[in-house]
Amino acid sequence: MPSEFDKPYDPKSVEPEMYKKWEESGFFNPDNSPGKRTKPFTIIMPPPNANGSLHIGHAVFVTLQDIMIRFERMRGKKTLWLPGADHAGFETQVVFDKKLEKEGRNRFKIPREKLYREMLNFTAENKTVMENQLRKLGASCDWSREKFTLDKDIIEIVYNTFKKLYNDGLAYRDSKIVNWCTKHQTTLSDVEIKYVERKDPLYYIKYGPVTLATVRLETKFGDTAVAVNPKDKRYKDLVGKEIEIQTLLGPAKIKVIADEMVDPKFGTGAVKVTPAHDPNDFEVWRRHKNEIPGPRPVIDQYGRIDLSGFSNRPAAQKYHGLKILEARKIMEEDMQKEGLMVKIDPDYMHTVATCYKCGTILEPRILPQWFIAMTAKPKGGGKSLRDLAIEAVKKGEIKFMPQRMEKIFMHWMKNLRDWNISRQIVWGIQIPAWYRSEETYVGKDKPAGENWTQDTDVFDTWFSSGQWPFATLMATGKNDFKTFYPTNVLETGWDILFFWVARMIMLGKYSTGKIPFKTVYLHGLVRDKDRQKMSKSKGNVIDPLGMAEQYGTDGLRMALVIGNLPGNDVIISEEKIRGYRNFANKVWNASRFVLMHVAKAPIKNKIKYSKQKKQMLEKLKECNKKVTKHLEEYKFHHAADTLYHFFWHYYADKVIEHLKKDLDSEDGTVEKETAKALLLKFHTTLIKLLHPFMPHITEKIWEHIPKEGEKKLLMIEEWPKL
RNA sequence: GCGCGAUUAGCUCAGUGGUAGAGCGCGUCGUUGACAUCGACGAGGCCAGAAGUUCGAUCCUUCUAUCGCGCACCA
Repeated sequence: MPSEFDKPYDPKSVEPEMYKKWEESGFFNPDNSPGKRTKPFTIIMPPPNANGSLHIGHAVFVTLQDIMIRFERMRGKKTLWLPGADHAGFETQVVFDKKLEKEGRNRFKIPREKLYREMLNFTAENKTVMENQLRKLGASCDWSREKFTLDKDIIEIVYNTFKKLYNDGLAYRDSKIVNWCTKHQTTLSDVEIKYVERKDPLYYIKYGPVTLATVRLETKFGDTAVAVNPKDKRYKDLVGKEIEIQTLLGPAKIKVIADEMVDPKFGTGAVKVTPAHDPNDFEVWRRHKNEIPGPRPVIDQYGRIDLSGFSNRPAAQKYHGLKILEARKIMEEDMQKEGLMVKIDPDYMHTVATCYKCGTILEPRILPQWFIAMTAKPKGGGKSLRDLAIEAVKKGEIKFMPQRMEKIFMHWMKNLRDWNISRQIVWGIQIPAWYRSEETYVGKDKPAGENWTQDTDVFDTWFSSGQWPFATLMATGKNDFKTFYPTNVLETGWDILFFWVARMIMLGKYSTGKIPFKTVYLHGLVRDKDRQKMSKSKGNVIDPLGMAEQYGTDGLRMALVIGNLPGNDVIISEEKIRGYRNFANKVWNASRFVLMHVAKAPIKNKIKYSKQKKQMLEKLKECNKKVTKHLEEYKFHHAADTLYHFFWHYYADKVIEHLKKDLDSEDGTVEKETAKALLLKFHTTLIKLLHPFMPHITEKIWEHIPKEGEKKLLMIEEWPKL
C-alpha cells in the first residue's frame, strides 16, 4: 500500500493537489475535453456578489452544480460551467457605504469617478478571493470563460438590450411615484420592498364638513383633494364641490371628488388625497387630472417636511425642516388645540413599506425614472415581456424543480407592475440616456451637438444580471452562444425567483427569441439547527471555507447535499458535517483495505462468481441504476443518500466482511482471485459513482486503483454503465 | 383578501394505496491490523384531527386545527 495511504484520511494533503491536477488538465474547458463530445450540457453559474466572501449558501450551489457538471462530464457530454462575478450594484453600494463610514467618509462627498474607481478595486479584490474559494470547494468550472458583470463586452450587450427595449417602447422614462429610501438616497424596485406590520395612531381629522382618517398627518400640507366613494350617499351632495377647510396654515379650499378606490366602510368613508406622497393618491390624481391640482410635494429627499412652497403662509415656518415623526407629533398637538382633531385610534395596525436592506420606511416620491414595461406590447408587434415568460412556462419549455414553484411564479407574474430600473447610486452601469432640454437620446455614445448630458443614474443590478445567460455566452465568443444556449439548468435559491429568474426568462426570451434555460432548480435556504436564518448579526453563520478546512471539502459537500430537497430549507450544523467527514474516512479506509489486497489485477481465468456473489453484483447494479436515475431527475439528496448507505452499510459492512476469508486464501486460487475481482468491481464502480459528490478523495483513490488500459483522471472517466 | 407549503421516532428529515424508514442523539456490549472519525445489538411512532373514496389510507378527496412563506391592499 502506498505510504500516502495513511490513516485517517487527511483532506488537507489531498484536496489542493487534486484541484491542481484537474485545472492543469484543461478538462474544465469543454473545448479541451477528450473524446467525441457533441451533446452540450451547460450551467451558467449564478455570479456571486463581489463584495465579500462566499457564505454557506454559495457552497450549496457550488456543490449542486458541480455534481451535475461532473456527472454529465463523465457521461460524455460537452459540459460548460461558466463562472462569473456580480458587481451587485445596490448591495455592494451598501457594503461599501459601511466601509466608508468606518473610515469616517461619506459617499455623497466623494466625486463620482473616484468613488467608482475605489469600488472597482474593492470588488476586484473580493473577486480574487472568491475565485480561490470556489476552487477550494472543488468547482470544476471553466475559468477561461469567466465573466464579470462590468466587463466591457457585457456592458455593451446590456446597452443593446436597453436600446432595443427603448425602440420598442418597452423602456420608457416617466415621472411616477416610486419607492425612495431616505437613508440610501435611491429608489428601489417593488421587489426590494419589505412590508412590515406596525402599530400607528390613526387620526380622525376635520376637513370642514367632512371628517377623514389618516396615519400620515404630516402629508396633510400636500393634500389636493378629498375623495369619497361615488356610491356613498353620505357625501353625495359634496361631490364636485369645493369645501372650506381650516388647516394649520390657515383657511383653504379643497375639492371633493368621487373615486372607486375609496372604501366606504373604512374610517369615515372619506380620504385626503396626497398625490405627491402616496401611490394610490397619485393614481387618483391621474384619473382626475382635470378636476384637481397636481401633486404638491411637502417632504424632501431626506424625509423632512419641506414647506418652501408655502412662503406666503407664515405658520409654515414652524413645521419646515422637521423630520416626519417629529412633525406628526407636533401637528397632532396643534390640531387638538385648534379643535381640528376629532379622535385618535392609537392602536391602528397596518403594514408599511420598508427598505429591505436597512428597514427605513420608504418614502413614496415622484421622480423621473426609467421603467421597463411588463405588460405592454412592443411597438413593432409581438408579445409583452410578461406574456413571453408566462407562455414559456405554460408550454412547458421551462420546468421548475420543485414543480410547485411554477404556481408561485405564475401568481407573481399576474400581479406584475412596471419595473423601475433607475438607481441613484454610482456603482453600476450608467444608464446610456442623454438629455438636452426636451430631447432624449438613447445610445452608448454622446450624440452630436452641444449641451447633451448623460443620465447620472445606473441600472438596477438585476437588469444586467437578468441578461446573464445570453450576455455571457455572447461575450465569450467562440460560437458559444450557438453551442451552449439555451442552457440546461439554472440552479439558484428560491429567494431570488422574482428578482432574477423571472427577469432572465423575460429578457432572455425577448432578446434572443429563446428561453435562457430549460430547467430551474431552486434549492432551499440554509438554516442553523434551530431553523434560524444564518446571519452575521445573529452570529450563527457557518463559514463553508472554515468547515472545508477543518473537515474536508468532500465531507462538507455531502453534508450540504443530503437532506437538501429542492425548495425546502436545509438545516446544516457542524455535527452533520462531522458525520460526513466520518464517511469520507470510511471510504478512505475501505480503499486502504482494497489496495492492500488487490495490488495487482485479478487473474481473469480464475474468476468464478457463485450465486451469492452474483447477487451481490446485482445489488451493485441496482445501486448504480438508482443513483443514475436520481441524478437524471435532479434528486441529488437521494443519489447521495443512496450511495452513503450502499457504500457503508452494504459494501463495507456486508460485502467486504463476507470476502475477508476468501482473501486470506493463497494467491492464484479461485477463491482469492474471485474475491479480488469482486472487490475491484465494487470499488471501481462506487468510486466513480461517488466522484460527483466527493471529487477529491475519489480522484486520489482512483490514482491507485489497478486498472487496465489508459490511465485517465477520474473526472473524465466513463460513468458506470447500467 | 388571494395564493403556496408543512404537520411521520427526542432532534433533522425521507418514504409508500397493503398498518412505517434513515441520520444524529440515547442504552448495552465489543478493540492485536481497512476503519473507535469503528462494529454488534436495542429502546423509541394510534404517520396533527375529523369525514369521505377504497377490500384496505400515513399516502387520494374534503373540511378543521396549528405553524411557516409569498403576493396584494390598507386613508
